[in-house]
Amino acid sequence: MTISVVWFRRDLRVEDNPALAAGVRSGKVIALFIWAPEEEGHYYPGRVSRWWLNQSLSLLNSSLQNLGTTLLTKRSSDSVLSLLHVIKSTAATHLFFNHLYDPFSLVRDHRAKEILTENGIVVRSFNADLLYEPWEVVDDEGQPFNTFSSFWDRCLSMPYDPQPPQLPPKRIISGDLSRCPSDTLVFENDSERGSNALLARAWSPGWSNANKTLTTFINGPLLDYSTNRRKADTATTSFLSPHLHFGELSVRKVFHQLRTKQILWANEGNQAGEESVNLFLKSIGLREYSRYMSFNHPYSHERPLLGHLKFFPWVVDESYFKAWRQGRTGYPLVDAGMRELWATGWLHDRIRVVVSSFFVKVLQLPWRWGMKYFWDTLLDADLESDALGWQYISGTLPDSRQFDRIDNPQIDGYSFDPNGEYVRRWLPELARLPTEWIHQPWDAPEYVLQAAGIELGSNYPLPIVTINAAKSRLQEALSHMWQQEANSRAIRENGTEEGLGDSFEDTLIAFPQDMQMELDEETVRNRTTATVGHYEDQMVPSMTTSLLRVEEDQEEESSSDERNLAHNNTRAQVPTNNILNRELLQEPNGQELDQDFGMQSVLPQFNIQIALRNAPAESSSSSRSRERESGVVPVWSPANSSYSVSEDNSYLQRHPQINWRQLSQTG
DNA sequence: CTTGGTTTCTC
DNA sequence: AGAAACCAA
Repeated sequence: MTISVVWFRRDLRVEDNPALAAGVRSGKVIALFIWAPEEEGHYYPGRVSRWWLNQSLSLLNSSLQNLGTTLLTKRSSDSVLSLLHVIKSTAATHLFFNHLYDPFSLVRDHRAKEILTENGIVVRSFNADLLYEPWEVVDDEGQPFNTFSSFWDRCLSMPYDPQPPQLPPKRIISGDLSRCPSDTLVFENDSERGSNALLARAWSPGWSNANKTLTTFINGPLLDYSTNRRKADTATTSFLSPHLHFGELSVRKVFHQLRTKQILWANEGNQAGEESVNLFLKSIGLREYSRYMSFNHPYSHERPLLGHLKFFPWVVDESYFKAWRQGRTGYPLVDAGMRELWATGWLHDRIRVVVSSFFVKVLQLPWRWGMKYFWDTLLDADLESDALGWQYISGTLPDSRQFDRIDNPQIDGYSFDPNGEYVRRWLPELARLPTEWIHQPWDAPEYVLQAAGIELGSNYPLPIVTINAAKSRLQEALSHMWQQEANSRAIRENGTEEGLGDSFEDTLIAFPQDMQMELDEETVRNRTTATVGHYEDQMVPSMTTSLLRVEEDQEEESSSDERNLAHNNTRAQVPTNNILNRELLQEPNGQELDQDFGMQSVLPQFNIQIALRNAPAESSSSSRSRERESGVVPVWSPANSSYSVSEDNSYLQRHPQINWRQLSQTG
């Protein structure tokens, strides 16, 4: 009887899991999860994300146990080596897994496939994460789309529907685990435990809870999604994103259930409901598109898709950054959002746009810093989605927001939070300010402020940058950017100095010190228990006390958690990622893994070749479904021609000229 | 039907 | 910010 390893990653479910189904079909199954976060480079998962993963894994394990096997867990610094080890010690001959599309996984999974195949293992991989694989959705010339709406239009009009979701297996025959013990995985340290305990009050990870959440949403808030989705102060979103991130829920199942509901509403002539489904599907589509982008442009988490931004003179000011993180910018909507993020690991989509737009356009901080902070703090932190979002905000996609556009948090405040309830919930110091002034306290008459107990600059800050100042600074920055761009082009056209000194890597701005994960052991050891796992400056005021009071309080951070909870405050600390043990960055043979993996030039340079495209021409429509089943996987080849300026240009040439022209005119 | 002034939406 | 959709005469 064939023994196969089913490698679980971000597909933590038993239902509609093609890799698991394949394993069950072929015989005995070893269900495996490998924890190798160092492989993610700078993107070591944040505290709340690790908490979720931990919960989700134990629920997956109990599901697997009900079906007849158990989840084998391994701690590793090299997934591929661990796979080999597990395969050998369990006498497995097959490996099945589901595709991931983030840059780290693309490289790792390709390597896994190569090495294991060399070792005589049968490796097959599947689509479990998307409605359509990225290489299935192309334009009439076979090229990938460069705008979301063209991409999504095509998805919705594909000649074949997304695969219908599969039922979970009835029974799993377990492989022999006796010669391959599990490692105990540690996802939290002592200082994180207290804060993590709070998360369980608000969130229930796991695939069966994901299904419940979906049902609740479809039968409830979905109907009014089209009208309510823009309100920041009420919970009208699906709350599915963390479930989807970890693959606890199949998007195809979501898709089919939504479609079913939509048909039902259409038959009833319920137009609002129909429209709501379209809009919600669109947000599912954005998730699809983020994978699509990442697959087609694997550097999009660190490089602007439109290259001009590499000349943007970012304001490298850590005090701005700190004010933003702490929710002390002086703009109530921004600050409320940042406090909510800090406290709960969650943020309404609209507010994500507000705070990130403020970050890039008003503060003009490097967008990768903001993205990294989201990564560290969001419960649904997702590299592809976050990269797409930040590039959209930064104006570096063909269809993103204009560069020179500045959103005004005051105006957004009155449209997303017209009654100021959201602001009052997260900024208790402004709780007594009348709605008229709630989004512009700096304009309020002195007596109003006094009556509300507000002293601007003392218990609530004045705006750290005025919108007008930001506008003119942005104009200057943009003309500087165009100037530099022109200079650079001139140099390049003059020939000889080609490529000299202007490779993108040189212009990457390092993350601030307190975001770095590569702390040397000395630093880690010298940190007291109280500070390990904290951004030290991130002691955001408690919801129940004034700013001043909390600043005195910050030492007893964790002990005050329960008290805060009693006041309906799910505040928690934001994780850092400094727990990395330096040794884990070493390969077993002593060769040091590059610490800058993913950050600097070291990220493997590859060209994408789509296997499907290279496949023999016999792949006619009759074989199509089999191809999709068998999981045609992109072939990655290390290339000497990196993702370079020239490739950047070809990207520009291909996409519709709209934005590029506008941008050029700006300068 | 136009017309001009709103509101809404942008991934 | 600017286009598109909407709406009140």
